[in-house]
Amino acid sequence: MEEAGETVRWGVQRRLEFIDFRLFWDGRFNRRDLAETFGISAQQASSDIAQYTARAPGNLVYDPALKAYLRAPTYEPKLMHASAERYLLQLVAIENQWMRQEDTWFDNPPPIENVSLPRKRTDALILLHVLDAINKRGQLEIQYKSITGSAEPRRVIAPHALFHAAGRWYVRAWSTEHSDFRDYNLFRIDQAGEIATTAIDPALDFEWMHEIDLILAPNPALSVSQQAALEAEYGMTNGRLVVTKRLSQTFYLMTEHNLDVAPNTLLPGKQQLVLVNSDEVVNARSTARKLSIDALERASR
Amino acid sequence: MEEAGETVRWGVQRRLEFIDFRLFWDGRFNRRDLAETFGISAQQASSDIAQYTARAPGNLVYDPALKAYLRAPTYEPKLMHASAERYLLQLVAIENQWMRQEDTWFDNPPPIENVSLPRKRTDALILLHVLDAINKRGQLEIQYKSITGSAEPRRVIAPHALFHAAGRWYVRAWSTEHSDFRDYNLFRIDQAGEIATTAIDPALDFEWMHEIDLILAPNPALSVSQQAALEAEYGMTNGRLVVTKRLSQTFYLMTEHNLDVAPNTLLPGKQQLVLVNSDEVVNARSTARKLSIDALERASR
DNA sequence: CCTTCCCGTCAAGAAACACGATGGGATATT
DNA sequence: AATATCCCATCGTGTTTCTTGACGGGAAGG
Repeated sequence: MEEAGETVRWGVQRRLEFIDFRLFWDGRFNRRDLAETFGISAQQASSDIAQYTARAPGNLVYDPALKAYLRAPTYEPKLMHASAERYLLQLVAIENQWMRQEDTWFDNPPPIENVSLPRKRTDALILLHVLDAINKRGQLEIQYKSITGSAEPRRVIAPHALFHAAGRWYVRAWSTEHSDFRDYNLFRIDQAGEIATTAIDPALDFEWMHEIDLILAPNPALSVSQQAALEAEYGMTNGRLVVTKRLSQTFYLMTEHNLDVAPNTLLPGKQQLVLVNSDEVVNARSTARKLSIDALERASR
Repeated sequence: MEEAGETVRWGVQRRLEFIDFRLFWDGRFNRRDLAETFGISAQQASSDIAQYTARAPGNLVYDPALKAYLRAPTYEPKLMHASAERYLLQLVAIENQWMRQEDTWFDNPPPIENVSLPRKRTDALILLHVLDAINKRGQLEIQYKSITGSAEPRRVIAPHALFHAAGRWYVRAWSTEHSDFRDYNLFRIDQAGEIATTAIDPALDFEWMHEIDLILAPNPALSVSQQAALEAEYGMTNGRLVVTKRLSQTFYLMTEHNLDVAPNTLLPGKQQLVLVNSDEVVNARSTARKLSIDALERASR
């Protein structure tokens, strides 16, 4: 993206990107917008706009009536990587108050709605402790709200990875109490203590280390056209989508898409995809579990 | 956050935030990191570090052996808003290639996994056309992969809002063909044409404009401790969570959490929440639909 | 021992930026 | 119609920031 010969300072580059951002998404911007978001003088903003115009002559037009620069019909982005996903992601982040609007380049964000249940915010310090433990390969004590109903909330875990499934964040960790590798919901960790050294090797986490191909297909109970729409949405080839996942993660994917429900229990609309090699996946998971237990026994001997 | 007296340029402020970011999440950074990410000289980086140290004396320590600045035990963030959600969001964005790592301040991102099915990327230009139509209150022609199986992919819609549900993005729009307000999956729109004026008033979209309280509770079939964990996760009071949603959006929330499945059909673990006022919600939705059709008839007369 | 790679600082020049002033064009107010 | 206001652009001058170059110290590695 950067011109080899052109050597522009970081701040100037950001301002030119800002112009591109506003032109692309809003179709208009002001000299004042530029000056205020970056805390520069109006004169400097003028000079930046001149520099942008020199680089991308056909991109903007000044409309004296609207007192704003407008996106020209011949506009094409030059200094920005326009990503719809990133744009939408930022909108959600603002909506959920994960980011402040000042941290973004939005003028007035478009009307969006987030249809999900409000979750408790994660304490950054807890996430930090978990990350530190992962990086240092250590273990730490946590207060955990278990769903299995253990009365004692204190656990000592040695985490080795984070993962994101169905809108929730989990920590993959060795559990000292259970002598086993388990998943911990990040939002259920209330406190995290200091980090100590651990002797557990993450390579022993068979269900994590081993991967398997999930073969997915549109639910045959759906109409032909519905199946075709799903094939397009997920980019299937020959009506099949193959995704490679870690064994321990297959559970979440199956839960999220109701792949673990017997056929004809739910309406086809609620079970849009089916798992072709369901038996293979379930078997592999239980086999890996047995192997893991055996290996851990050998390691502890 | 900004000191009233201190007047620091925008670029300098970003660099000080960068130091705070790295100290908080990584616990370490280099003069080189600073110089390279912002394209400044080593001398300038030194001066920035000195300025940061002057502002937050107890935050960092230089370790000559590691050749890096480390987070001091007395560290506390001064120039950054540490948000776990934002941090995790950026990680997902990098993982999904929605952002480039150069656009963030990560050194080496921690090992994370994203357990979801790959979706087709949205074309930024299509989103742009939809946004333009919303802003200008106009209508546009789209190519749509319908799941209901219409052979003709061309539609003329007048969108008035975007929303996000269960990992997908939808456009709420008036459909000229159906003379009705409908939801369009953003990822199924293949092409978007020019924008023309429309005569439809979004206020006639009753199912969108009217909101209703959904009363949610943990599935009573779950154990007491499991119910307690859910109450904590969703921040319930007296075992109830009340969320206000637009009528047309209740469908997605009910689908996502299997609230629209009859009791005892699924295992309790797959139906963690139940909708207490399910009848009310379903009735309200169909009533609003009738009202909307009547109102549209009156408006077109 | 020498090399390399960190770090820090001093000095001089270039670039970026702010401030003050001047002027043009469009819209609203009187 | 005249005035005020709010956009914009540009020129000149002074200040701040940043770069370039030079010099020196400390730790690790061949």
